[in-house]
Amino acid sequence: MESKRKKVGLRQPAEVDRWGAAFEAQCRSRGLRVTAQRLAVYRAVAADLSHPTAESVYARVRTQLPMLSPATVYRILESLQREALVRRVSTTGGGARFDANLAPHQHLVCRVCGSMMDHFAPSLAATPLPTTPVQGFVIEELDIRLVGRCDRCRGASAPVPAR
Amino acid sequence: MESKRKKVGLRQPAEVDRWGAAFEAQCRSRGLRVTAQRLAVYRAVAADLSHPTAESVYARVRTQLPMLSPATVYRILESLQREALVRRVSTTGGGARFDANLAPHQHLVCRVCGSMMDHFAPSLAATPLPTTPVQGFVIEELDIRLVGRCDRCRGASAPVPAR
DNA sequence: GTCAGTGCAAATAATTTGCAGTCTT
DNA sequence: AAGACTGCAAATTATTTGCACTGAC
Repeated sequence: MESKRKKVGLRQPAEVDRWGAAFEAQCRSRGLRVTAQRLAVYRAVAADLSHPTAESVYARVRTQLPMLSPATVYRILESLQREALVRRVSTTGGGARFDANLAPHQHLVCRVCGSMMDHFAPSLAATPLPTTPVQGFVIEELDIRLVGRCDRCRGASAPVPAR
Repeated sequence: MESKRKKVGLRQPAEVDRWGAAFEAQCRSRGLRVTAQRLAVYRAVAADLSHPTAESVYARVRTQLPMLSPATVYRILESLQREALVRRVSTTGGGARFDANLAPHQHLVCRVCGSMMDHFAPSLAATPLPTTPVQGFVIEELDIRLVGRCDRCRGASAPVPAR
């Protein structure tokens, strides 16, 4: 029974629909045009809990829009990022990864296989942002990665790839 | 008087010397060969407080070792990283960046110009790592970025580049 | 002497850009 | 109709790899 496999790492379709609708509304209210490509790219990011790279977003959207070009995906991702409709998550090397979840949260990152998953640590989420405007720096947001090893990479000897 | 300019973002030479010596000792004790290239690359990372990219390490080392090839820099950085003698720091896109400071600390990241600087927040540094082995995940280290705007980018309208 | 480490050039990835045509508003 | 958005192809940027040679131990 492999039927459930594909479901791992996917957000509930109903929720993706809701997010997609909100996305459309946001675009219109900001004067951004809602094209099939934009919506599909946004939904692809929103649907994928694994924090996809531009590459994998492209692969996924392509199944619905075969004409789509990589350049368009990059352009859309950049514009969505600029509008704060998706967020670019931090990584150590490897391609950029994206996240449609705008709520403050952290990421569990496996240093062996590079997989990322969302994590909500009350203690960390509640961390006081506006500590002290240190060194002339205005802190606006906290980006926290919890680096370690996932279930399957527990015994891996080589912590090489990082990500 | 521009003489002090170059000093900005550089670690004290004396300290770099100390770090370099420790590095050499570490290499030998682990059976890694100490070549001029390796030492120079390590020292370049250690000297640069701005968390240089492979590219800028290359540029810097090249002034001393003109024969050096980019491939070698990448190979050395990868091996140092594998040996945990330098750390690859997380970024959102753009090239990989490195840090020779292995002590737990955070990074202040300017979302406009991309500059990074070290930061030590007692409260964050003391964050309890081994919270709960969530979701089969073993957390080994905390990677925290404090994203905002640096002194000079305070008034910048376009938070585009990220990094 | 041995083999990790290096230079060089070519191969891959990852991302961006110019330009002409298309589709949302 | 206006111009934001897209496709395509070419250009950049970032990083890796194959191979023969050299230098650290």
